[in-house]
Amino acid sequence: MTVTPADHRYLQVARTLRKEIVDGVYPVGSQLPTEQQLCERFEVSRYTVREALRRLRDDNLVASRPRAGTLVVPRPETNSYAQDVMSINDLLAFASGAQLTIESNAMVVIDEHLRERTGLSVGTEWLAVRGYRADGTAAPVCATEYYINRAFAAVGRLLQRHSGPIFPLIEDLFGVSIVEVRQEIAAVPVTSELAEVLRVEVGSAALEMQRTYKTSDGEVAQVTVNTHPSSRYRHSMTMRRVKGQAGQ
Amino acid sequence: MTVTPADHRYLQVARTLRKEIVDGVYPVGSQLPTEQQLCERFEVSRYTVREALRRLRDDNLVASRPRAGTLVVPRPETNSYAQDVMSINDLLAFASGAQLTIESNAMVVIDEHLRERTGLSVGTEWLAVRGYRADGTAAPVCATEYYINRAFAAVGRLLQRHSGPIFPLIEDLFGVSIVEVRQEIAAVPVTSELAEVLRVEVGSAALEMQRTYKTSDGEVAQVTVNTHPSSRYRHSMTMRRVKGQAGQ
DNA sequence: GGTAATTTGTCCGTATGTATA
DNA sequence: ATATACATACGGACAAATTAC
Repeated sequence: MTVTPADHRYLQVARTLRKEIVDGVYPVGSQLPTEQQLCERFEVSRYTVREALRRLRDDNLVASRPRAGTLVVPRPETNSYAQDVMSINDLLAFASGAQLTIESNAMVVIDEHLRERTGLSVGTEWLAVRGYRADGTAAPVCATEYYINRAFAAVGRLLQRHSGPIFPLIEDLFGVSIVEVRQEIAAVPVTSELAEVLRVEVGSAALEMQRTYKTSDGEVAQVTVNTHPSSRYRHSMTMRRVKGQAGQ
Repeated sequence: MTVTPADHRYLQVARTLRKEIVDGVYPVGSQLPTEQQLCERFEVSRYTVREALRRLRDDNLVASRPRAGTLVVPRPETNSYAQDVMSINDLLAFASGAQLTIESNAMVVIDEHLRERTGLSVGTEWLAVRGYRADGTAAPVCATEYYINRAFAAVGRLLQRHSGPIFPLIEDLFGVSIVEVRQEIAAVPVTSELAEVLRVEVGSAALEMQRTYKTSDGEVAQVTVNTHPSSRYRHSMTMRRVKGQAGQ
């Protein structure tokens, strides 16, 4: 079936007016016809016209004031896309189902190779937890590496039993608050060590996701590196622009 | 009788229902009385009840579905990890520098292969623009495919001269508003066609980013597929938790 | 699995309130 | 103060979607 919701009179009216506004029939600052006139022109009731205008107002195309009419407002600056909302749960969704199996758990000192992989400073000491996440009997969903600030290293003992994201654990245990998450995603060829764990061919494509969690002090609490075989994972997320925020 | 000016009936109804919801009279998951019942209880018309419910829906307190009634929805997240803000510019940052070179530009009908690649419905018609982005004389940064809703296909002629993201162009030209962006990222082996364009080996790892842009009508305005050779790209973004947004 | 009933969604016409040029 | 245009409000009707039988 045609997915076009072109039915509904008020959507048709809204679409027509929208087009006329951008075509310059009603330039910025000008006044749209009155609701009564729009009723006559489109041969619809005032309810329908108002419902159409409501859409245009929701999109910040026009503004209405009693007696002054409905005015075409200038489009907010192109760079004001600043307020968009996404759920951090999207970011973490993958972690919910699969269970973490820990293969090693030890303090490490960052060398040049690990600096490249984590962005942490050479010579600093971190709790490294390495393992994989699997979903039942199938091959692992991803290989996982945690690098945890030594100040919070006590969480290491809780990881075996824990499923899901780690940073709420740190927040609860130490009373700190994670205020910033930086994520980097890259496509990489699978190294020989990981190929064995993930049961894929060496050199095949994999998705490497590195996340850095910062506290309100600006300190790095944790760095996570997940490596997903290409065939078993797609990372997805949705952002929604918050409405009624653009003006001003 | 000095009645308070902003004492509109629908606001009174909305206020009352809102209080009852947070007081637990209508717990999460339960169904509100039908609009007819609310009309009787408050002795107002259905218009007034619907206007009140619209406010509650705007606040994400309830959701309405035909026949199912109006349900009290769970708060976004009890633990307040739900409201995080990022800039859509982060999402698009990569596109700013490199210049797009267009190789082809034609209407296409979605077949099974394209459905897999774009998520669009088989049989629908879209403007397909294919090319690559390069930064000076070096090898291309990424291969780019746009699939643009035929309603907005007129932007195709502007693309050659244009650099940067496309969807503001659509917003300006047609007055629609992009309210939702969905992004999927996967690691893929490079196909033979793309290997030639990108000047990398067939089968080497690449980052495939698919983005779907939806308008406030819920219609898909555009789908973009970018393929980045692994060595030339890392996708990064930062999210910051927003302050006092959880309550309500 | 098809049908009926229920509930929201859309649309109409009309009337009155309210803010403002 | 007045007229005007949007804002709120009423009542009735049918359509569409979904649940329940």
